[in-house]
Amino acid sequence: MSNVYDILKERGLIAQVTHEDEIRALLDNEKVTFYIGFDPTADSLHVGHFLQMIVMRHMQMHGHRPIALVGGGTGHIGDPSGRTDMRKMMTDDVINHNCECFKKQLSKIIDFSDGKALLINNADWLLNLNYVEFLRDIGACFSVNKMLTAECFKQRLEKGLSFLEFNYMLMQSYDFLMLSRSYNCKLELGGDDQWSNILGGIELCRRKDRKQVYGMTFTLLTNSEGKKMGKTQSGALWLDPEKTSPYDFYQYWINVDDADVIKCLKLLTFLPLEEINKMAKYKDAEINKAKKVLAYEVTKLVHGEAEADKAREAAEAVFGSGMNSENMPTTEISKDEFENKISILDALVKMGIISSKGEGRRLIQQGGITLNGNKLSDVNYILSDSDFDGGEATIKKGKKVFHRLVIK
RNA sequence: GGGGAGGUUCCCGAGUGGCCAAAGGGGACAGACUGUAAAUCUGCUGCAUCUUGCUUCGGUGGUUCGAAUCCACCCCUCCCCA
Repeated sequence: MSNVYDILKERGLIAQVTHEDEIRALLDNEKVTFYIGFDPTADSLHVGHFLQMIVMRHMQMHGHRPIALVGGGTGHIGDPSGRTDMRKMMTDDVINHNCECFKKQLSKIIDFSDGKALLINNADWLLNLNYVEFLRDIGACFSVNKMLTAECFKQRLEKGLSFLEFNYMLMQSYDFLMLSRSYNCKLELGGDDQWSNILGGIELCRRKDRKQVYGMTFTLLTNSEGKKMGKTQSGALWLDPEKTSPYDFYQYWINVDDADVIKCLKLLTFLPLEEINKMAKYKDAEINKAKKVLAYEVTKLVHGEAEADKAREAAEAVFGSGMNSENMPTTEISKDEFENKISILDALVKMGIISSKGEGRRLIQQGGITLNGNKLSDVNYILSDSDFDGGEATIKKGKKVFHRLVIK
């Protein structure tokens, strides 16, 4: 079997490494325990994290042992990297809840059975630290001068950086030291924005324990314009089906820019490179084929095969020929509501595809709402029996957002 | 601790008593064109019972017929000095 390092590199996942040759050799010669940290900033992981999870799986498939470190402790501080403002402080309850949610999602991609991977919370050691001891023991190893030159602090120095956040690097470095001591963890991975934090940990392990450990960062998921991917109108693209439905998730990937399809296939799927390279030759409208593959594969990884099939069927039914699909996002309205003369605006709000009635009015006025294939022009339209063929109606917002309305 | 500059809508940023739901730009959304792409052009962008009403310019009070705009106190940010 070939070296994981080469595979990761070939697929364009690797951004920076601390010691290229050593890491490559290490991964070749032994089962390496490595870790990636996830800070509990929300109650679901999103695509940015997904990329990290893909890497963990690649590594695991080659016999290495991942540690997923959830930041029950660091979450209390907040990582200033890549931020222009301070993160909101979170309460213990929220942090713990978020950690729980992460566990479930992580275990979909990574196999935690039989100790093949570990899930650890850094609250275990961070929350009971003694301030003075920590300063003497760990703080002494860091040079403020050096820290200030780190890229991740630079933009914050213009805007203001609190001492609290300044300490984040020490916390994360301490994590690595702890994992190195307790689990013989030799490698820390992370997004490219984590580079200086990772270097901090490596330096700390060397100074405290004279142990050589390594670091490696991965490409951030950005589009061809250099902007972060995974943003939708309703915020991030979440992995939790309650927060982003599998259908919307699928659609997101169908709608990526042409220029980004191949990159995403390499980064986010496990398809063999030969297959991806074939798709790279596609031209013009043919590129849509590659997008379908991308959307299906990624949805399958995150939501499972059954959901991916459903999402694909729904999309093809809707954008292919007919309008009907059982798997289209659906909202039910009760008979009572219907008989009370529900207006199109109320229905749109109920379906959650508009955020206010004002927006709905605008859309209708601009011809952005279609009911069963006919453009609506009447803002005050009341839904009637004739709109429901077999108890259901299809509503389209813009060109791409389809929704089914069913009377129950 | 002292001095200075600030906090405006999703973001940047104009507005310094009524003509302000608040210029301009970005982003987002929609229309045309397309391939469920990009680029381009157009529209639109606080909420609602939508020719009218209500809420919004860091917070709380006050002055005024009327406040984003004036006053007081408070909170926060940046810069300079200690």
